[in-house]
Amino acid sequence: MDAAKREQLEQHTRYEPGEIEARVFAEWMAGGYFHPEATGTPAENFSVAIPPPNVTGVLHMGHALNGSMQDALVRMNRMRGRNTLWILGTDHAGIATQAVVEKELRAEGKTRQELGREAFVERVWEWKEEYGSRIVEQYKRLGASCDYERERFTLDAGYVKAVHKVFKALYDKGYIYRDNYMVNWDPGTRSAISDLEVENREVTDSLFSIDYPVQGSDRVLTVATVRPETMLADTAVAVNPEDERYADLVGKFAVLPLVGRKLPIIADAHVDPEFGTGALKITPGHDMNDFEIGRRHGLDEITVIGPDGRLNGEAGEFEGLSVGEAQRAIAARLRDKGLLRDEQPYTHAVPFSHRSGERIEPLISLQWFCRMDELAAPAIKAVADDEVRIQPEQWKRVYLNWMEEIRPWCISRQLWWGHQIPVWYCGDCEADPVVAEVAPDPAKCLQCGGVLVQDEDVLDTWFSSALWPFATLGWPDDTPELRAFYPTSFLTTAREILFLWVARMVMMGIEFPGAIPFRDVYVHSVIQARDGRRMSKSLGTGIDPLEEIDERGADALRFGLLAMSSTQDVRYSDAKVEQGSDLANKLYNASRLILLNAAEVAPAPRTARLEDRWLLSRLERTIASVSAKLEAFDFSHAVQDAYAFVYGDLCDWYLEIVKPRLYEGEEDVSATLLYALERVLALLHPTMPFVTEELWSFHPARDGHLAVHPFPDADDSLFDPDAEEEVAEEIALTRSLRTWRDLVGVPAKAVLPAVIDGMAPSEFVGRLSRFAFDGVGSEPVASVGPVRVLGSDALDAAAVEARLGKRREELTAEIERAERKLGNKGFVAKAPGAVVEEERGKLARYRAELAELG
RNA sequence: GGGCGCGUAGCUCAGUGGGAGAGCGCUCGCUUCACACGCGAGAGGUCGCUGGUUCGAAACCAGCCGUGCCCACCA
Repeated sequence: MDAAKREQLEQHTRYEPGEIEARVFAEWMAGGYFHPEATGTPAENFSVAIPPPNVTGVLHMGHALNGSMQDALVRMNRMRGRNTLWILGTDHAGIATQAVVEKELRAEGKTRQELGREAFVERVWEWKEEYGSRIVEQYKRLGASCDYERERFTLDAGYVKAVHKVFKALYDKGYIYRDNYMVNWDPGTRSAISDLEVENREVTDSLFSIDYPVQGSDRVLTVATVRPETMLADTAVAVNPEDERYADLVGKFAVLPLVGRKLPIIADAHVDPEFGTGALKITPGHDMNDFEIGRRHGLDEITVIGPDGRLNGEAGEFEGLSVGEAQRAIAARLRDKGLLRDEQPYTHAVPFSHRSGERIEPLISLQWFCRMDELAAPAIKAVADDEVRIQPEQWKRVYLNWMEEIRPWCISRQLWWGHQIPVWYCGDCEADPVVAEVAPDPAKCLQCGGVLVQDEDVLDTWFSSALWPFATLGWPDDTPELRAFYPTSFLTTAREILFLWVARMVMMGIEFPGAIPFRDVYVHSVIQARDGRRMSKSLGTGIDPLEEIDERGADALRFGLLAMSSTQDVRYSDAKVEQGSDLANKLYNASRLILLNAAEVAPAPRTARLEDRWLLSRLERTIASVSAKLEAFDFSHAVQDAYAFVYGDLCDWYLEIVKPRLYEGEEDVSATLLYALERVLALLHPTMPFVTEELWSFHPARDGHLAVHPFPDADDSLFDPDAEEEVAEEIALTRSLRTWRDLVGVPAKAVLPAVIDGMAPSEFVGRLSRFAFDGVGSEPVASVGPVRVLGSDALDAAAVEARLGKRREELTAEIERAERKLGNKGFVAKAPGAVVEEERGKLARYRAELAELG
């Protein structure tokens, strides 16, 4: 260490992350450590594809947690010498991004329609170029060791190529098709959305009972509905085929009130005879169930609600009303005519758009769909056979259940921003559409020579996201990256995108590159707000990771998030982040003590002394446990084990024990401490990269950045159970002595005279407990384990006596407990021998101590 | 309607059959020459309730109460 560095360490008594993080990150980038060559095989290499954040996004706690987990494993594997790639990029996020730019336009008093599609898309690209890299910069603040030179975007040129190839291939196989079908229509975005973008909410509506007269009879059929406004599009009334009440009416007709249309009375098993009157109005144009019943019975499909959520020309006098207005108007009209038999409050689940928050309007429209059964089959097998391992285990079943019931995926969206569907139609004739990977040139119809026009819709954003692990590596081209890094090693993710994204990547990975996209999927917990509510921008409950980094440092946030993570959801804990910053500071100060005082020796484990063997054994066990837990995605216990070692074994005990040796510049302890420090810094680097890298820069053995320094492998030749046991006993004795003197109220600095029976403990026991075992003093006045405390001025006789009485009570209670247990015949007969022996040993010790106390 | 979780110290959470743990908070004592973002010590839990299995249950089983999430086309 040169003089300047030494002075720096001497002068700063606290770790200041703010001054260090940017500089250290720049050094990593300059070193090019995050940008691997595309060499080697996927089996040798280690690679991860980051879940691509939305370009519109800013870093939130979910990203920070997920990033901390990924970076821990990525860094550990890079340090282990594997060729490691962590690829990052952003998602074009169709609806979200389009909405942001539209909002900007509105502020300027313009609309996208005024601009026209081409200019609008241009405008979105401009927005993306200007703001789209914010979140990438924010990942750097976190310390994420991504390959920032291989950044991708789900709408870049190479990605478009991949999407078109996949679309055409699935179309050619017959999986992708176009159909007039009922979809979840979102009047807010005026687009179809997929089942997964719908969320059901509990809503209290009115349940109306309406009389439908039966033609040529004085009977009426009373139907129950929460949506009387859709009756204008009714095309039948259905009853259950087993329902004897209505058996004679099947085949006859009901007359639709207000409209007068004749509705066939049909029988369908879907109808529940127990619900309401057992008669169901059928509206194939506006209800998912009715749509299917309609198709089964060949009913007409009438549409009275338009894409804007208002009634259309088919609604006659009600045209132009919103559905809510129409409902009130129609209910009033029925009431006037005496056909509204009943109206009751009714609570049920109603679909809403996850995107716009508006109520979904089921509509029949012409959309592109992808059949999923064939794609799902091998993706089910891959997970069922643990080729892709989902952890925690419970999510495997959730995945399998969903996949087994998978339904066609509506992949078209009525937006402008996204992958425009690569299908071209002739405007002049009925020729089959052209589906192609690149735009037809010339854009002429082969049949009639007319102009070909591309489908106006774009693909669901998740269609492109599904290709992420391989499209980012250059697929469909046979690139060095693809050969070196696909399949990737693992994926960590929030459970909310298990179906939306993870399942689809597995399907597409198997179908296209022909291999599962990752071996392990780790589903992490959700970090909730401090009060247990969901963290959300709209609720104002979000906590900004960047503010936390500013305040306490990236290492502190990373440690805190990993420590609070769990298999169950947890509330954000400031205390855990503080624990992280405390640990960073502790490491810093322990390093100062070691580096400023150690003799100039090469780091090496020296085992001549008991306490050194103890420390080394504890160190290697910690390395073993922390590594094993990181590999098992058990981040929380991994970092807390590391914390316990640094705070407890290393700082509270070992450093205090060896201070005299260290100040003397003794070589064994210097070599051992330098060795331990090197290994601790490396061990913690994957989770706390900044502080460890900074401290490593002061270490005499430094030969380059810690980011590419070997990760420690536990050296089991240094495991020493005897030393661990012996020192553990001495530590326990030290603690009993400290406790005793505290409870007896001895002045903190007083050194108490004592003698010790039957053992010669290490020097530190007396020093750290402030006892002098030289036998100089008066008669023994108390016993603490093997120690006889001698009378002295520092002792208060009454307090000593009180403590003695308290201890007798404790021992008596313990003896009673042990005797009761050993007196239980069942226990002695059936419990394992070792357990019984242990209990006998305790009893003997307690009795001996009590006898000693008198 | 199905499925999956959770209920342990004042708070946030660990702990899957052998005497209840951590961090924070609290109390007491320390300006001990790495760190007051520190050091030492302490107080504080009928482990939601009721039954069961077991020599032994916070843990396993059943029921109940409370709470959260996911899936679902009974109007």
